Amino acid sequence: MAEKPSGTENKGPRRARAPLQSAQERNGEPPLSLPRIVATAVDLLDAEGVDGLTMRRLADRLGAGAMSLYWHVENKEKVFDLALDSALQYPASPQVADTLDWREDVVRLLEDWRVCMLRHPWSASLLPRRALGPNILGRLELLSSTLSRAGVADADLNAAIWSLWNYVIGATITRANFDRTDDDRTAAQQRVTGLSERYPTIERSRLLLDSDWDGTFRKGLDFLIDGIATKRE
Amino acid sequence: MAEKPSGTENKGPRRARAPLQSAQERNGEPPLSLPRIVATAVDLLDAEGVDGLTMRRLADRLGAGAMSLYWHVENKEKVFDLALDSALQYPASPQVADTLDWREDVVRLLEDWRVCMLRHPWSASLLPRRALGPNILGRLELLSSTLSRAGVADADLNAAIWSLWNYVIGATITRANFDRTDDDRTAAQQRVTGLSERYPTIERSRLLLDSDWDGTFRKGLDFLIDGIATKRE
DNA sequence: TCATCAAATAGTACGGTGTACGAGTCACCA
DNA sequence: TGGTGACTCGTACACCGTACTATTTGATGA
Repeated sequence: MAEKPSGTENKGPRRARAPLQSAQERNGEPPLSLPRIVATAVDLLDAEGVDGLTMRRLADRLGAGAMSLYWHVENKEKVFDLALDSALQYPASPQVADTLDWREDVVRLLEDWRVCMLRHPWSASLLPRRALGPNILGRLELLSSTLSRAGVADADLNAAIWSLWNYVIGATITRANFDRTDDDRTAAQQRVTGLSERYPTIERSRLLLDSDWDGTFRKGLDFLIDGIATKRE
Repeated sequence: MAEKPSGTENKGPRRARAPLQSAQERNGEPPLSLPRIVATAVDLLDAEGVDGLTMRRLADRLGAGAMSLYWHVENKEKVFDLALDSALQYPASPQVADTLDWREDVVRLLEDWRVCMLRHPWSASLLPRRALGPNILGRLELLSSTLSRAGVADADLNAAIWSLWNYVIGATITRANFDRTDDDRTAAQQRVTGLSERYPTIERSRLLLDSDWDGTFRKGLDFLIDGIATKRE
């Protein structure tokens, strides 16, 4: 009985690759492999959203049969885990934060994180309910060490980390899911306006019309960092 | 052709109710109605989670055929919308916040919000991607007016509201979805420990072992409110 | 060269899903 | 009495994840 490579590092098919190096583009079908599956899953998720990822469609894109995926992957769940962590890879160097200004470091760290998740709008909602992969842990580690070096008291460190995490997650999920177009926003705000005088403050501040997501994100982040800054020792 | 009552207020079945007032408990089947559907959906979601809500199961619980639901409700999506807003009702008076201390008001407001969502752990993840119902808007309005009365500058008001929203949403989603049991947490932290020295800070701070969710939530909220407080005029 | 064998691929099938469609049932009114 | 419109529901369809089984394939040892 063949043994699944699940749990261990997948060593890939042992089939003889065409000696012509990497460019066997349209040479029949390139073989199924975990990296290829994950990359294709990310593409599919980007293109079709969370509901668009089905094992059959994924297999189709890979030119394979649906059940073949299960040789490389335990579950559909596992595909989500792997795609998520893959989408959250650092684009470049993992050692970004090392300026003199720790505030600026934290901001850059989290803005990059957010941008990265917004590039894959399905990722933010998935993140809190999936296992923490190495890339996600890496970002958390970087955040932790930056705060620690900045002098955040040990007693406050975890609270600071989690609060920043919570903020970024919440902001990004909200951003990625809320009504995207101007029309949607106007409609929402008009619903509030029309629905009577039950929401005067929301109406006055035009809360639902606010479209400066980036600026609002930055402002809120500043609030939070300001609060954390007062707790340094 | 019969016309669906969708979009308008559902006035309920016009069938003659049994004259004996409200107690027709086990009198055959009580009629399907929007409120009953929504209430049952909340129950089902509480009991079985997001994936547990199925039109067929929901109908079963109501003693009805699956397709009968569609007379009262457009979609399964609509069921989610209604269940969500229903779950976020205020338990008691909608006018809670009116103490002298605005910070305390905001904390009470958001802690109540969080507790309410945690009572229905499916609700937090759903909230950002569904339409804002009246109860949700009510909570937002209360938050807005409290902050406004506290003297938060108009230029900062929306950012303050959204940052608090983001924080609560993020914290609650994380709390509701992360590994629940002590064992899970220890396993996660041990994965970090064992996985090498790539995550020294996380390991040292025992970030993933932290189980004081309530305290951490409150601390982070204090950070944020501290930051907002400095922006008052 | 060929038999062997595990790695890898794929087809079929099963029980589940949301819901379109059309056929009922029943209270009411002309 | 016959219709009308509110409401219920059985059937059917396309799609889902995946268990099970059969098949192909390439490397290896004889």
